[in-house]
Amino acid sequence: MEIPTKYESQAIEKKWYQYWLDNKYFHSKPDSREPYVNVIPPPNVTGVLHMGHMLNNTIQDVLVRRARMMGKNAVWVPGTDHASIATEAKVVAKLKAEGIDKNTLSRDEFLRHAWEWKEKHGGIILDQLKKLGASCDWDRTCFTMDEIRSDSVIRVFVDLFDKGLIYRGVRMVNWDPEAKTAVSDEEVIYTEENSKLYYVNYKIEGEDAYVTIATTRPETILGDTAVCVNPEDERFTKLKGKNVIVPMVNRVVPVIFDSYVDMEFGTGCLKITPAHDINDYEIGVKHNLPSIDIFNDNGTLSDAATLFVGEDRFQARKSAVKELEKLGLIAKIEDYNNKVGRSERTNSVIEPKLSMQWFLKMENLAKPAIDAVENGEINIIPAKFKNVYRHWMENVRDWCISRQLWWGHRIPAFYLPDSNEYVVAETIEEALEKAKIITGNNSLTASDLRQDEDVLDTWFSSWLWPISVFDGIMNPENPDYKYYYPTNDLVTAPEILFFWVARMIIAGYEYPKQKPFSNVYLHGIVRDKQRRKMSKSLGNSPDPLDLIDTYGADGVRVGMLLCAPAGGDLLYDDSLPEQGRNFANKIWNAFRLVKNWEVDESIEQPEHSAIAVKWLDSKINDAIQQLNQQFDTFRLSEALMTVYKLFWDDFSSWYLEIIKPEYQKPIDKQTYMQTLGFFKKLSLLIAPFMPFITEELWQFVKDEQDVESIVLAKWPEEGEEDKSLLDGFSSCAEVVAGIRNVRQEKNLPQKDKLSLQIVRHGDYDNRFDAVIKKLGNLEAIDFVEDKPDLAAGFIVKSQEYFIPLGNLIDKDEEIKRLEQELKYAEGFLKSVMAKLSNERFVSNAPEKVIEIERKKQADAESKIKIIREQIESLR
RNA sequence: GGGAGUUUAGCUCAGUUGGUUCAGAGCACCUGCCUUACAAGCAGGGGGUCAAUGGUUCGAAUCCAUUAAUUCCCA
Repeated sequence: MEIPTKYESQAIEKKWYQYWLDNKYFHSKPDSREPYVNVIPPPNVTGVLHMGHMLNNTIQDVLVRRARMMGKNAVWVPGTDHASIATEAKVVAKLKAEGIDKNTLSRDEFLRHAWEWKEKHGGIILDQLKKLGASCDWDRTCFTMDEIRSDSVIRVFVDLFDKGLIYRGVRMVNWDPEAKTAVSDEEVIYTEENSKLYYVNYKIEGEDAYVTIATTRPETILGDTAVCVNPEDERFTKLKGKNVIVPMVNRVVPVIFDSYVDMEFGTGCLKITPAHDINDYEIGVKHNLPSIDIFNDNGTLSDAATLFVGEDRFQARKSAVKELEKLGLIAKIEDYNNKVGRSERTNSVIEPKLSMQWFLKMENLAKPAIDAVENGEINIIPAKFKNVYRHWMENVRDWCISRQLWWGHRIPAFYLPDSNEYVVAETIEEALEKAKIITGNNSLTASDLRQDEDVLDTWFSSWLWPISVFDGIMNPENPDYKYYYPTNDLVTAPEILFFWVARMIIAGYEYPKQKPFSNVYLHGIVRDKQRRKMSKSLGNSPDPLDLIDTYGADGVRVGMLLCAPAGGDLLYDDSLPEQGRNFANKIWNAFRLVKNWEVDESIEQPEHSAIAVKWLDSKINDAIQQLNQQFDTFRLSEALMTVYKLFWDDFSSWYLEIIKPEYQKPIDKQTYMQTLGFFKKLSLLIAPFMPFITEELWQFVKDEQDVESIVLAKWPEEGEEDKSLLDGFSSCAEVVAGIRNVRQEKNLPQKDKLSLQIVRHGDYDNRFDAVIKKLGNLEAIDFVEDKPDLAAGFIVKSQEYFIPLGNLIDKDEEIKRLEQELKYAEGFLKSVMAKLSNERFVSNAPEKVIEIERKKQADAESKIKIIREQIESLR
C-alpha cells in the first residue's frame, strides 16, 4: 500500500489514544515499584482549554511519560475545581437568560441548577486534554466538591478552628459588587485607568474660609468623618482643634493630624472615609473615628448616604459632582491616572468594604513552609522564584477564607438561636451536641441552629489537593495515600505561586507533616508576539483544538515546548506548532524510507554502513546522556532540541544518507536490522514529547519480545560512547562539506563522480573514508606526496584535501582564498602567542590551560606552513 | 515608594565553579536545487562592541560597582 508523503495526524492520534484508554495503560495501582506522582493543577469547571493549559499539561505529560518509561509507577491525577465565583456567575447568567432570578430561588434550588450545570459542562476541559494526549489516570478523576474532597475541607476547617487559627472579624475587604462577595487580595487586578481628580472646598466651621481636598471619588464625601493633614505642614497649623463641614450633607467633622498624609499630593489635605478606603480605615481606627458605610452590597448607595440613595456608585459620582457644582464647592477638576482594582472574576471595580468575614491566621502556619523551600526540601524551578516566595511568606497576611456565595463548601459554623454565638462542627448533629452544652438547653433541635450563609474560598479546597485526591485527610491510613504521598513534581504558572503553591506547602506541613511535592516547576505565561497575555477578551488566542486539528497534537506539543524555557514566557506564534508538525513529517518520511526498503540477505554489509552504525550508536548514547541530565534539571526545551537534532541532523541527514542503498536496489540485512534498532531507540527518546507518532512507529519496529505499546516501554540505557569515533566523524563531515562546497562553487552536479587526493600530515584517520567516498560521490581517494596542479583544496584537521579540476581552477582566486585563510590562522596564532608570551599568564594559569594554548600554537603553526606552501605552489 | 529579576544574532533563548577563535542553538533571512523518503524538503551562506561605563584579574558574556532600559511582586 502506498504511504502518503505527508503525515496525517488526526486518524493516528484518535486511534492510539483510544487504544491506550481501552488498555488502561495510564491507570496505576500501588505496587513494589517506586511511585512517580503528579497532580494536575485543577482547571475550573467553567473553563475551556486555552493555551496556558496546553503548555501546562504538555509539560506534565512529558514528565509523566518519561517517568513511566524510567520504570516508575507513574500516576497523574486529573480533576477540576469548583471555582465558586466564576461558576456561580455562569449559573446566575444562565438562569437569567432563562428568565429566572437567583434571588427568587432558595439556596437548595440554586444548588440543584448549579450541579446540573456542572454535570453538563464540567467535564469538557478534561475531554479536551485527551486530545492533547494527556496520560492521566482517568479512573482517579477528582472534583473539589465531590464527597471525599468536601468532607476533607470541612474537617480541616473544623480542625483549624479548634486550634484557634480561624476567627471571625470585621475587616476591610475587597468587595466585588457584581458577584456580591469578598475576594482575596490576589484576586484583584490593578491597572492604570484614566479618571479625574476633583478639588472640593470644605467650609471651616464658624469661619468664612475653606480648605480644599482632592479626591477621585466625590461620591464618598457622603461617608466622610474627618479631614486629615500632615502635622508638619505649616499651611494647616491654623486648623488645629477646628472642625469642617462636609459638603452636601453638612456634617461637622474634626480636622485631624497624621503623618500618613503626603504633603506633596493634591492639596495636602485629605478627606477621611473610613468605611470605603483601606488607608482611611486604618487612620479611622487610630483616631477613633466613626465609619459610615454608604453603599449597599450591590454597589448602590444605601440609606446611610442620605443623598442619591439607590443610585449606582458611578451614577452617584456624577450626581455628587453636579450637586457640588451647584453648591459652588468645586475648585477645579483635573485629568488623572490612577490604579483601579478590578475583580479578576467579574472585572467590576473593587469596592473596599467593611464586612464580617472569616480569616485564617497565617503567620505560624507559614513558618515550616518557608523553611522547606529555604533548605531545599522543596525545590522551586527556576530558582529565582525562591526570593519571591520567601518575601511573600515572610509578610503573609491572614487569609480571608469566606465568600458570600452559595456554590462551594458552606462554612460549618452554626449560630445559636437569636445569638451571634456559634459552634463549629463537621455535622449538624455534632453542632447540636455542642450547642446543647453551651446553652445548657437540652431541648434544642437542629432547626434551631442557623448555619453561616457563606462558603469557603475555592483555594481553601485546592490547598489540600495533593492530600485530598488520595483521601489523606479523612482516611490517612489508606494504602493509596501511603504509597503515593508526597507527590513529585508540581507544574504550574508563577501567577499562582501564592494563591495555591504556597498554601499547598502550608497544608502539607500542617496535615501529613510532610512536603506535598519535591519540585515546583514554574513555566511562563503564553503571550502573543506583542507580549500580551493571551485572553478571550483580547481575542488574541487561537483555539487549541483547532491547532491540534491543523498541526497534530504531537506538533502542538513540540511547538509549545520548543520555546518554553522554565520561567520564561512563551511568545506564541503559529510557526511554533508548524515547526512541530514539520518535525513529525520528517519522522514520518524517514519511516517511509526505511519501511519501503527491500532486504536482500545475500548482500554483505558495506564498509560505509558498518562504520556509520558504530558512529550513530555512539552518537545516540551521547544524546541519551545529555537527555538524562536535561530531564533531571527540568530543561525540557533543551531536551527536546537534543532529540530534534539527533533525529533530524544525525539520523536523517547523515546516517540515512550514508546507508541508503542506490535507487531501487535492496539493502543488506544487517544494516536494515540495525537501522530498525535505531528507529526503535529514537522512537523511545522522542516518545515523551510526541507520544502519538512514536506509538505508530513502535507498532512497526517492535518485535516479539517487545512490549505491545510504547507507553509500557523502557527508556533506553546509557550505553558506551566512543569519543574518538564521534571526533572522527565530525572530521569526516567537514570533509564531505568541503567537497560539497567545491561542487557548489564550480557548479559540479552531485551525480558527476570526482576524485579526492590527500596530502597526509602525521596520523591520518581512515575509518570514515568509505563514508566520504559515498557522500562525496567519489570514484577514488588517493594519497599523494604533493599538492596536485589545478585542484580545488581545503584543509581539515591539518590534513590537505584536493579535488583535481583541470582548467576549472582559477589560480588567482584560489590564491585569494588561501590568503584569507592564512590571515585568519595568523591572527589566531597571534592571539595565542600573546597569551603564551605573557609571563604572568604562564606563571598563573593552570597547567591544563597552558597545555591547551601550546597545542593551539603548534596546530596553528603547522596550518600556516601548509597554507604558505600551497600559495607558493600556485605562484 | 520598597524588593526581586532581566538585558547575548531580526525573533525566542543557551552559555554550568572566569580559560580552546567563546561568541552558540532553533526559527527567520539570503543563494542554489522539484537530486525517486520528505519543497512541511535538500545543500550552502550572511548576521552580534554579549545594554553602557568603570573596576578586579595573566585572562571577563561570566565576578564587583555605577548608570540606562525593561518586567514582575509588594505598598
